[in-house]
Amino acid sequence: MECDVRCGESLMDRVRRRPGRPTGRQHVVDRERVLDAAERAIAEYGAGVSIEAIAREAGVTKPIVYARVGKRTEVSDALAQRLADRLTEAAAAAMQTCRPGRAQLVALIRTTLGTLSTHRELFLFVSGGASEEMPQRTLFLAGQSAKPMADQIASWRTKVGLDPSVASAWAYGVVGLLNMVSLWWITESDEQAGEVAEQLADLLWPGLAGIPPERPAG
Amino acid sequence: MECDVRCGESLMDRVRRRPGRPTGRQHVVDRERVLDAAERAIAEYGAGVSIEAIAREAGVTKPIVYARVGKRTEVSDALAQRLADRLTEAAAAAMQTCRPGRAQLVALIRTTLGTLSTHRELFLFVSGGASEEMPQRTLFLAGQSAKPMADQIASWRTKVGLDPSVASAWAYGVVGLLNMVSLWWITESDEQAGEVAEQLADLLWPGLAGIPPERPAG
DNA sequence: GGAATTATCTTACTGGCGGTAAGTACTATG
DNA sequence: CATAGTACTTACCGCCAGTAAGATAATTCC
Repeated sequence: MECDVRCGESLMDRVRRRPGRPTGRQHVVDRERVLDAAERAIAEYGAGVSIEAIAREAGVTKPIVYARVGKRTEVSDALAQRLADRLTEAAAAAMQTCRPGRAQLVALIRTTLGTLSTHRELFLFVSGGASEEMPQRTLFLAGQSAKPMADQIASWRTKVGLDPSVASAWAYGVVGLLNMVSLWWITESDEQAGEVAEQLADLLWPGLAGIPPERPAG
Repeated sequence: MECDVRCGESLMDRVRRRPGRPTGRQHVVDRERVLDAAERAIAEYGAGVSIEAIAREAGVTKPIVYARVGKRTEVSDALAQRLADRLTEAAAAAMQTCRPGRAQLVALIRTTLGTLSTHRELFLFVSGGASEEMPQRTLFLAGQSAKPMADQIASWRTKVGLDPSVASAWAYGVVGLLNMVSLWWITESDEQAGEVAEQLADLLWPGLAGIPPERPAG
């Protein structure tokens, strides 16, 4: 547990150092381990898990969770960041195996479905939590995925001579679509992930690919 | 403390009241009035409002809320139903003013944006609430909007000779897209609702309209 | 070695809220 | 008038987020 003990004794520390127990590096459980434990506890007890259960899972007591991570919303934010990172990483890896185009979109959707269904309760823990600042938190999480996507959409549309100002709305829309479809698919649907991904690609790809819309005025 | 003077009865507080039915006239507070009060309280205090605050707003006490409506999740479900009804009603009315086709989609999106921004806190109250049955509840709300939409999509695609099995995934996807875009637009965007609606129609309409997808195998 | 000092962790508490039980007044029926 | 049933209240329980205060460990100074 006690990670590398005897913090890096530098010589100048010996020279002039305030008395007392040295700070840092002796935590029995560091921030990352608390968050790991939080994920395990959420997987076991569901999204309504108590902070105390998280602390028990980590092998420590409640105040440690508050010291390492913060209050419940901060735990949720930290886990949201982790989940967003995992999503983008998995999506990028999956898309790299495809030729550009519709196949990449299918890979993105299927990977998202898979990742979120793997981390079902974590997803729900992060999405839940009713409080005043809920909108900010949800948008923060969504933005983690949406902002890179928006950049990609904008640059591509610029390249092919289409209006890039749709990028933000499209990106947030796609993220929301993926969220809701994941929830539905995890909970109710018995179709294969691949089939759902194909269906959604049928919905999104024509628009994303830039089929010229029959818009009355520019 | 008697913030509520609706029944002017004074003089009854000779001493500390003991529990029991109050003297004087009853004022009837039925289920609908409790829900009305819940909406007002949510608008005032935000999504994290307490049941007691809802009861105060209704001019009654907590057990009445439980007797008329039920526990917190049931209040949330009832309000979700109301919100979903309002959404479908407003959308249907708006779409009726347009010719079928893309214009109807734009009307649907713009109306949804407007309705959800009007009932912002209610939307958040309904969406929030971390508990075990969160997925069921969110899906219930989403399904209220998604199921009719799915029927419409399925019947239309059948009519034009396309595969109707995409309907559920598409409907939940569109609902999720609208949710997330509404949140983003309400919170961060300074564009006009009409412009965002046009942008999203550019994304969705080609697919919805049935542009034949370049799919490898059936 | 022992006192002083600082870091770290635990026990124990507070406050608030969801939910319920017990108690009291009003009303219908004999 | 008596009795039963209903409609409301106050008062409480249990749980949990978040915190304060006390105990223990690691190190320096004497």
